[in-house]
Amino acid sequence: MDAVLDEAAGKRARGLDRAFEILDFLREKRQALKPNEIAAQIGAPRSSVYELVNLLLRNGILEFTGGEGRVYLGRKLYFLGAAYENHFDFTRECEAALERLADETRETAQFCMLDGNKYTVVRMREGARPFRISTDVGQSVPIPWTASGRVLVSHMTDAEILAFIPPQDFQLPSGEWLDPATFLAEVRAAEGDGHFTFNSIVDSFTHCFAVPVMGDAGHAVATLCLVAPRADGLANREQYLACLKDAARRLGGHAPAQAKRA
Amino acid sequence: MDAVLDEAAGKRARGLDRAFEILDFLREKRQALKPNEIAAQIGAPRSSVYELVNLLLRNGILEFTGGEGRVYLGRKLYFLGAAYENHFDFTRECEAALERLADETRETAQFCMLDGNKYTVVRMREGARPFRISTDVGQSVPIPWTASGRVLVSHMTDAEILAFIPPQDFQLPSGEWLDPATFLAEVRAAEGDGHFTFNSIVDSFTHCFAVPVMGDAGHAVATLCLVAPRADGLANREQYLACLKDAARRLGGHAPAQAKRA
DNA sequence: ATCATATGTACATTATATTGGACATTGACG
DNA sequence: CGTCAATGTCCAATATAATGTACATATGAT
Repeated sequence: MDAVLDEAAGKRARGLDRAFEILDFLREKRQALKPNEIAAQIGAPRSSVYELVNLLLRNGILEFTGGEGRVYLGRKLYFLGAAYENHFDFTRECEAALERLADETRETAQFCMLDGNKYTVVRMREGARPFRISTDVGQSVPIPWTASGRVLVSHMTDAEILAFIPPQDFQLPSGEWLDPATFLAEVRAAEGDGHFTFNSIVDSFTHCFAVPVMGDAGHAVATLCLVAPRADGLANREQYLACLKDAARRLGGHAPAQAKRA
Repeated sequence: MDAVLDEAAGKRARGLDRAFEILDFLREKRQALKPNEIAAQIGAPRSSVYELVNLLLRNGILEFTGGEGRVYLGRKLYFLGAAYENHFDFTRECEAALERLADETRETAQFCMLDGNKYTVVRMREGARPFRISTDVGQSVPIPWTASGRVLVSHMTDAEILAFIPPQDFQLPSGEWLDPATFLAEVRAAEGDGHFTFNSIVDSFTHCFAVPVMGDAGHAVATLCLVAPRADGLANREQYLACLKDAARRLGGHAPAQAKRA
């Protein structure tokens, strides 16, 4: 995550940071790995990784699976995640919103959030004519690659945004570099309009729509998106935007559930 | 968790263990707390807790919520938990199994697992006549209090079981102490029968049924349960058990999804 | 047989993380 | 006003965690 190049070289890493680096890495890989492989691939000392993996195994944060001593994310993480989901109870309404969006538009609908300084699809509802969607649920994607990315950072200042997004994330999958100034202009447009749409820069045949879901703090905590074939998206642009904004308004209407007093 | 009384006194705690102790504590409380409150309630040094909380906040493992500097489990945990759920893809089939059980029996059906050395309800489907269920989804409960508890530890030896379950967990909610020998006998009965049923010892009006869901390793990784009014449960005992075993067989039939090779 | 690679374990060293305690701030309450 | 409790910050001391290195074993290629 924030460890692409860890600070300066030569420093010792803190156990906790290393541990979550391991967890994030396993999530990204989406498969069980041997401690040795983890160490090699994240560039951490083997002895440290073995130590941490054993600690995490003892805590149920990691589990042996896949044989050969391979480890993957553990049950405890599921329980903790379920507690989060239960507290900020967005899932049920979110599913309903996606369902309705998919019904009304027949397009693929997504609910997206930031994961640290990346963009990620939290939930997705396939449209009527499913095509190969470029990003799967749970994958971390550079913010500048997506329409939602513009919306999700629009509450920050330009300086904050540039400090927040890793510079290398402005390199698009095609290899081209997106000018940060262009990106910032699009962010400001999204802020003003309350939505952002563009022809996807990840693939060459879709048009993407993103609108903010407002949270307590008065800025976007998530987005609702549609991914449509280009012709289709352009033809129905106004209808699609209206559907999205309506759905987002309902989702964001009430505060994301304060802690229920015991 | 394993920190009810931390090893010997006078030792320093490892940051990682302390961190997960904080996470588990927040999950148990199911509400946002101030760092100061956390420190006081888990009996950890305030300076350590502040340090760790800040680290966890920076990683997205904790989040500010509820105002006044209170923190609760963070979005990152949701993402990690979702990755676990996705990998061991039990959710969809689990929901279906509970749905069918509830349809066939009209009773409350649960899917339960161990969380460390406690029992927890992972998913629940309310029955036709909902009554006050004593344990909510996600709450940690002593293993000896539940029918599922007998099933979930039945692959261990007697010695392993006694080492595994915290001694104080043999004290029932009524205050009475359950004789470990009695418990072990019930575990062995459960092992032989492939199920366990009893009048709940948590309340005085339900009868509980538990059957194992078998995993790769050849032992129970979870249970399917029914919670019925006592008269009802006794009257339909055989039918309920048949339903449960059928559902559990389908769930456990195939291995819990090896890692998909990349 | 010999070498190279992948994997896991053991241990001493030292950089540093955990901790206790001092300090500052706030609000409640008499 | 003074006092007490709750809360957050800062810092030095030292127990220890992260690391490098050596070692052990297995596997496969040459």
